[in-house]
Amino acid sequence: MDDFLKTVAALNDETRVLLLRFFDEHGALCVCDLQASLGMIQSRLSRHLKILKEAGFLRVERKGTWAYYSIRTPLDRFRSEAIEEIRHLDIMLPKLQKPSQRGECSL
Amino acid sequence: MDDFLKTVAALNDETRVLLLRFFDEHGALCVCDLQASLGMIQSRLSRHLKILKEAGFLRVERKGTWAYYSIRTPLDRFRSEAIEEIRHLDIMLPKLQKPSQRGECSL
DNA sequence: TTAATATATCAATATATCTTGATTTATACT
DNA sequence: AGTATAAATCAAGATATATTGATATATTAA
Repeated sequence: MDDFLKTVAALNDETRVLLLRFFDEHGALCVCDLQASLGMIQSRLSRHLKILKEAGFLRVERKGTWAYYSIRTPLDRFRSEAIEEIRHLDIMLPKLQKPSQRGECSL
Repeated sequence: MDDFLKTVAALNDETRVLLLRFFDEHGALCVCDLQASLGMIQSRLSRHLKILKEAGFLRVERKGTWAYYSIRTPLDRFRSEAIEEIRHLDIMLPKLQKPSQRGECSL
């Protein structure tokens, strides 16, 4: 029950649904690129990324000071269905920005 | 997005997960039988049943003063997967009681 | 119409969650 | 060591959600 509720709780937030959709669309991204793309402050993103990670949706790979988050694979059935459902939602996706690739990543 | 968040929000509560599991197991039940079976007060049940209904999981059929709730059919894919997931959770289900069938349904 | 019963809604309180800005931690570079 | 950058955590305030007891609504029966 706890695992299920944690999974569902992670989905129960507009910001996190947008994040999942954004990862589904663009693959691995660092926090700094998410800030630039989504126009959200770092502490907010960090919080939501942690919740998604601990709910089993995301994984992290560290490269230097950067933390690259991406959708975990393989996902179990229910989480996959959730991602699939989110993929078909009518969401306005902001344009992807990758300042990290140009050394322009300042908070 | 709104419909998805409403669906997910409905799943994000231990009481409502238990209710879905109980309906999945026993079919249509009136509020009064739920009170007796689950040991919850009426206003609490009424609130959660409303949330589950408005999230598309339940339907209601009135018979006199009784309101019989049951899992809606057909369910769309994501909601079906949610029910399926809940079906496999390790939940201690209280014993079913049907005082309504014996005229013993007093609050 | 009146009373009785089942359910729905309301008001108040308690608990949880989200957002922001400040601080801390971790890594890389000189 | 000292500095700089990316990310994580913390503290405070704001918003949302759950619980309870009281009240309102709706249907049935006398």
